[in-house]
Amino acid sequence: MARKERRVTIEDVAREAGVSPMTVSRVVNNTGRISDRTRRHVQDVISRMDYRPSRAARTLVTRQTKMIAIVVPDITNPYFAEILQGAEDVAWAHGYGVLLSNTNERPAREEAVLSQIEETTADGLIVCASRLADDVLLPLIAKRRAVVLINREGQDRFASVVRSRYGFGYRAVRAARYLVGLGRRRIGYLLLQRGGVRSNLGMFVQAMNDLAAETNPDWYRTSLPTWESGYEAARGLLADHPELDAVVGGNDLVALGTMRAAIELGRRIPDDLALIGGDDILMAREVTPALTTFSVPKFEMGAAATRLLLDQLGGDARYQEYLYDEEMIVRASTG
Amino acid sequence: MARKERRVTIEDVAREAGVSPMTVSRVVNNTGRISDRTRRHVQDVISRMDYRPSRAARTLVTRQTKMIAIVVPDITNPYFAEILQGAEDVAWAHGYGVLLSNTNERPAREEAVLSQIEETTADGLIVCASRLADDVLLPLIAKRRAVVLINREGQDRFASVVRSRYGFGYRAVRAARYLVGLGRRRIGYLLLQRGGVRSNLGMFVQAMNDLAAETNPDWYRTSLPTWESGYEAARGLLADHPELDAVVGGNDLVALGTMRAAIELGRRIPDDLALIGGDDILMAREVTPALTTFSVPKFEMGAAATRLLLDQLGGDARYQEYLYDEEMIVRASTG
DNA sequence: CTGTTAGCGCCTTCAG
DNA sequence: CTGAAGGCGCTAACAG
Repeated sequence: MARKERRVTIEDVAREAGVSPMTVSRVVNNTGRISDRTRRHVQDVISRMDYRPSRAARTLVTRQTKMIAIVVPDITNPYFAEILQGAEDVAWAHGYGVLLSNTNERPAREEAVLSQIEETTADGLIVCASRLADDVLLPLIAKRRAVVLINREGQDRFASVVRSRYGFGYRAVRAARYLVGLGRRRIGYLLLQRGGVRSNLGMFVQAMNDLAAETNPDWYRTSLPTWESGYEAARGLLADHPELDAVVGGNDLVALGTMRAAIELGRRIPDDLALIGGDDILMAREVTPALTTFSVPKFEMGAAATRLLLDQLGGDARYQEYLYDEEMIVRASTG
Repeated sequence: MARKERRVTIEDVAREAGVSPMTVSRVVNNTGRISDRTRRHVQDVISRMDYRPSRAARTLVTRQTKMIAIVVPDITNPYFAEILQGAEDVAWAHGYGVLLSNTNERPAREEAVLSQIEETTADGLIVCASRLADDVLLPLIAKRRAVVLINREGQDRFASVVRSRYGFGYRAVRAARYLVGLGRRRIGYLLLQRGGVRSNLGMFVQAMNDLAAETNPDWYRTSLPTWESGYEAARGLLADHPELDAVVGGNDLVALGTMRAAIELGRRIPDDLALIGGDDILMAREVTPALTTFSVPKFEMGAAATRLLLDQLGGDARYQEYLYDEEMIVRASTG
C-alpha cells in the first residue's frame, strides 16, 4: 500500500552533507547557532535532495501537529463559509493547517466529530455555532488544551468565545421592536432549531409583551438554519395564519425561504408581509425585495477565533470573549 | 508549551492489562486473532484509562495520515462550498479527515499551498478548479501518490479528473447558441479569469462565427469568478456598450453581478438584456428575474472525487475520468 | 492466540 | 558552534 521506497530522511541529508543529523535539524528549524558556511552547505544539500521533514516524526517528539480543527454546522451556509474563510486565512498565515469537519446540522454528527478530534489530531479546536447542549458539549471539549467557541452563548466560561454582543435572542427582539415601530401588529417568528441549544423564544415573547404587542404561540415555529427548512416552515406558518403581517426569520436563509413561500402564497412584500432575516449574506442584498437583516463581521470573527486559539497555544491561558455588534441593515423587505 | 504530563500510551494500557503492547495494538486495530476474553479485558482497560492512540506515532510507522487535502479557490463561492461538502462527507464516512486550503482565487497562494502539502501531511490530494498553468501544476503534483483534479480540462492524463463533460468553453457556446436562437444579436461574454489556465474565448468566437453571429473583441472581458468582480466588469462593459442585448457570465456569481450592474444602468432584464450564468447556485434561482444557468451535480462531484482518491489510495492506480452533464436551466433572465 | 525485537524520522538533552 | 545518545508511541515481522 504505502510506497516502499524509503523517503529522504534527515540522516540521508546529514551523511551527504558530512554533518550530523542534529546540524541538519538546526538548519531546518532555524534554531541554535550554526556557522553560515555549514548552514548554506546544508541548505544546498537539502534542496538538491529535495528533503522534506516528516510531519509525523516531528509531531511525535514535539507534540505539536501544527493543525487546528474547525467544526462547522454547514459550510454551504454563506455565513459559515465566510467565518471559515477568515479562520483559515489566519491559520495559514501562521503556518497552521486547517482540519475541517462539517456536521451538516446534525448534532449527532457533531458529537461524533468532537469525540474523534483529540489532541493528537489537532493542537486546537474551533467550534462554530455548536448545536450541542452544554452538558454534552462540555465533556467533549473539557480536556482540550485550546478551544474557541464561535457564537456560543451562556454564562459558563469554559472556553474563549467569539460572538455577537447581544446574542441570537436579542437580534429577534430588535427585529420585532422595529416591526412594531413600523406599525406591524401580528408578527411571526421562525426561530432556529439548534439541537440541544436553549431556544430564545421566551425572550422574544417577553419583549413583545413589554411592547404591548400581540403574541400567539401559533405564530412561532422552529426551522433548521437552511433555506429549504425555512421555506417549508413558512409555507405552513403563512398558510395557517393569513393574519400575520410580518415574520422574523432566525437567519437570512430562513427569511429568504420565507420570502419565496410568501410570494407563492400571494403575499406581497413588504405590503402584506414585512420580513427580517439575519447574517447579511450576499443573497439577502441581491434578492427582490432586498431583505432587511443584521450585519456581522463574519470574516473577522473567524479570523479572531483563530488568533485567540493561537494565543492559547502560545501559552496565554486566559479565557477571553470577543464581542461584535450587529448592525441592522434596513432594506425593502420592511418597506 | 506542550503539556508535560505524559499521555496514556499503549504500554501503560498493556502493563495495566497484564498483556503485551502488541495485544493492545491488535485490539485497537481489530487485527489478528485475539481471544474474546482478552479482547474484552483490554477494551475495558482502554476505556477505563481513556486511552487514545497517538496519530503521529501510528502515521510514522504505517506511513498513512488518514487525511486528504483539498485545495479550493474560494469557499465562499457556493459552487465550491457544495463540492467541498460532498468531498468531506465521503471522506468522513471512510474515516479520513479533510485538510482544507482556501486559495482565495490567488494562483500564487495555490502554488504555495501545493508545495507545502506533501505526502507527510495528507495521503491524497484533491485540487478543485486549479488556476495554475499545466507547467506549474504538474510538477507540484507529479510526485504525489494520489491526486484527483476537479474541473480541470486538458488532454494530459496526469491525474484522475472529475468534471463536466464538455468543459467551460462549451458551456458558453451553448449559452450563446441559445441566445442567438432567441434572436439576440450582440452578445457580450464575461469569461472567467483563472490564473494560468488557458482562456476559452477562441472557442466562443469560433462558435459565434459558425452561427453567423456578430462578434466584437470589445464585447469580451475577463472577470474573477466572484460577484464583485463580475459587477465591476459588467459596469464597464455595459456602460461602454449600450448595443449589447445579451451577456454570458462565466458563472452565476459573475452573471449575478452583471444583473446588478445592468439594473443600475437602467437596462431591463430580459427585455433589454438577456443574461445567462452557470453553476446553478441557490441565489441564481431566487433572484428576480431568476437567472438562466447550467446545473451540475456539485455535491456529487465532490463525493466522486473523494471516492476516486480513496480508490487510488487503496491501490487502484488507474487514472479515471468522471464526466457530468450540465443541464441548461432556462429561467426568466432569458425571457 | 500472544509476545519480542526492531525500527519509523525527528528533536531534546547533554557533552564536547 | 557541533555531535552522540536516547526516546517520542506505535506497529511490521517474526517467533513461539
